[in-house]
Amino acid sequence: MPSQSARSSEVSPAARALLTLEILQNRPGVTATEIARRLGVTERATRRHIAILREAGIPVESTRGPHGGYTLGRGAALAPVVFTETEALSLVMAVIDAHPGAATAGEGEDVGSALGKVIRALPRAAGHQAAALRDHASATPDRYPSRPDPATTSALVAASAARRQVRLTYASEAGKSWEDVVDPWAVVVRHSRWYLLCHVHRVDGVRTYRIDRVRDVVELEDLFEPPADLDPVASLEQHLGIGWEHATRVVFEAPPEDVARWVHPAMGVLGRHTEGSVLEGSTSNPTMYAREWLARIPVPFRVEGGPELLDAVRTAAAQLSRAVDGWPEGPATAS
Amino acid sequence: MPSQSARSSEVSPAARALLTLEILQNRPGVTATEIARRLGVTERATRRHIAILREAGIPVESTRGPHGGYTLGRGAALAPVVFTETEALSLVMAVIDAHPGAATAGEGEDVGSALGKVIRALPRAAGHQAAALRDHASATPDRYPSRPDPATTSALVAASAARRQVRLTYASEAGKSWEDVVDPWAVVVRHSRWYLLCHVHRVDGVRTYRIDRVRDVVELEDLFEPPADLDPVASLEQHLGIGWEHATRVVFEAPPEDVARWVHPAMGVLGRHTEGSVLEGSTSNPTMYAREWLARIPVPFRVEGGPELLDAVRTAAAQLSRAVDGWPEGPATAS
DNA sequence: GTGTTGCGGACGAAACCCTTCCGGTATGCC
DNA sequence: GGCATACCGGAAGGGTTTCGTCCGCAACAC
Repeated sequence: MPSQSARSSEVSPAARALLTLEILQNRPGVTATEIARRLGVTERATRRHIAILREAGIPVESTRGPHGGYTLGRGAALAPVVFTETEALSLVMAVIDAHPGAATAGEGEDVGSALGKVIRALPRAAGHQAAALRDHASATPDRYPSRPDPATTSALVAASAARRQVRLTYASEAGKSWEDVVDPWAVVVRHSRWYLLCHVHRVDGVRTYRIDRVRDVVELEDLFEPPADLDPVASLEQHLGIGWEHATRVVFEAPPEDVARWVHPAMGVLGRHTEGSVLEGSTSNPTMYAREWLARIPVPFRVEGGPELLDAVRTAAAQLSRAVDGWPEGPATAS
Repeated sequence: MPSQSARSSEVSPAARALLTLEILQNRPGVTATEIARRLGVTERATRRHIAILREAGIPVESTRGPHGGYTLGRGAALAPVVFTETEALSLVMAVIDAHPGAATAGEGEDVGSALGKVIRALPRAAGHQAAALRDHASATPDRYPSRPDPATTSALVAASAARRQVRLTYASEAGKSWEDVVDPWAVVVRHSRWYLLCHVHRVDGVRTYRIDRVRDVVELEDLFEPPADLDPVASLEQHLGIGWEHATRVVFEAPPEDVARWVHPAMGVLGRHTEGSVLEGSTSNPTMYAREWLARIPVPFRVEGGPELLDAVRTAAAQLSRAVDGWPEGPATAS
């Protein structure tokens, strides 16, 4: 009973061969180990699944050695492109989630018309459900002003995958714009914002550029080599909180493990400390830093700096104190 | 392909589901008995194979009665569906936005497999771009624990569109659950949360239920009439903050126009007051209400109740005071 | 109503599938 | 040439899946 198979554990063994096929369709060149990991079985078992597929007449090609893997041969159009009902509904829901305007604005915009096309291609029953979902699920007005241009995003992703340097034009919040030659390490999406994690040649340092502020992208001939142990997500989190005007330093009376879940990644880097943990970062908006991020944290802490953050916390504390001092009864009668 | 009547030739059982699929593709409308004969198994076993196919996400449709049989889901006519390149990219981006897991977790889940199917149906060039986008856009771990069940959502949308009352089982945050008969006025999605705006018969009032907490939906015979001038979005905002355990009341020293932008809609209803404005609502989690919502607001205010919220604000104020004044000092009761 | 066809529960026994070992081959990089 | 990657296949053992059989039920068409 090795509870190793924490993944999609609840599928009947016989369905695994089907799922293997689907993975093969989605990611040509995948290795047996990878398939096994996704399905939560052994690599050996996966090879048996491949054998089963071949036995059933499906042309699975394999190449050995490094960069090898499995591929489907010729037009193995087995599982037709058809959505399950839940797939269709999930898709529509996800799109509405991310792009509330898509439902109502409908045609005229890319996402809306794409959604329409998908729904139209759906089988009768599912199509009706999906259409009802789109038409009857009201959405609050769109609050993301930052949806990047698909073409720009795509260009950056392509360059990143090809490890080609790019020259990009960037427009800052303040309105001024400039050009930079960068190594596009990765595109990362985080809380509905799209970032380019890159090495900027001009300053010889890592920066996170918001893709919606990128005005133009030119792919260059020169290649680059990304750091070997790059973890895009972690790296983004790490660089989001640095490079701003006001440094910050906060000491918590609890180990990092307990504090981490309360700390917004853009607050800075959380490390161990004799008293518990220490958070060092920077911000351009101490008030927001104090009220929106620090105040949330139910772990006792001490603000060590900088001066601007101390002021902001002091102000917030005073305001909250006054908010309850005005109440005629004292704490004694509480609860 | 080997579509010869393969008798009960020795194929491994797991491959039988594949062969069933193949037969289904070649002969739409085939009966279970016929499939069973071709594969040399029982008709019962064939029905089990069909179940396996469905489990693996392949939409097998069935019609009962004479001339009945099994068919692969229609809608395979995705051929005429041609996405513009920007449409395709926008769609992929929107899905990743809403559902970061879709890219990596992929196959096991509905959104992921649906996305894969869309990409597969794309023309070569666009398909590559879209796949690159999916595979190379890292996403931060998913922070929404609240993605509702598509089937539940769909059922509610359907009932809402048909103006049929529903009986639903709701599980509160605390863990207890109950049943309610409601008029489902509308499904509204707001900041990636899905809500059901409805009239609850038991309390004869309007409530907003989080759909991810709805455990079960039964559509009833009875019809209902929604209010003529229903504005689902506005109505949701208005009702988000009412109906919870702990009442809250806060007075601000500024007119509602200035306060509104800082007030999270779920905090309650903001009204005019002699001193400025008053916010009345309720919450099930005073600590969160105080730290996450109240503390953000840079307008001076006074908390008038209830006791639980007062306690929570007091605790937060004390913690912030200690954070800048040092540990040893007691709660800043009177300065 | 009657017949056809799909749907699904129960149950016991046989068969199959998965895991864990093993060694082998092929390929590409240093 | 050594080393790492990756596919390939055999064998053994234990668990559990799958199969067949039998049953009643639900749609649908004539």
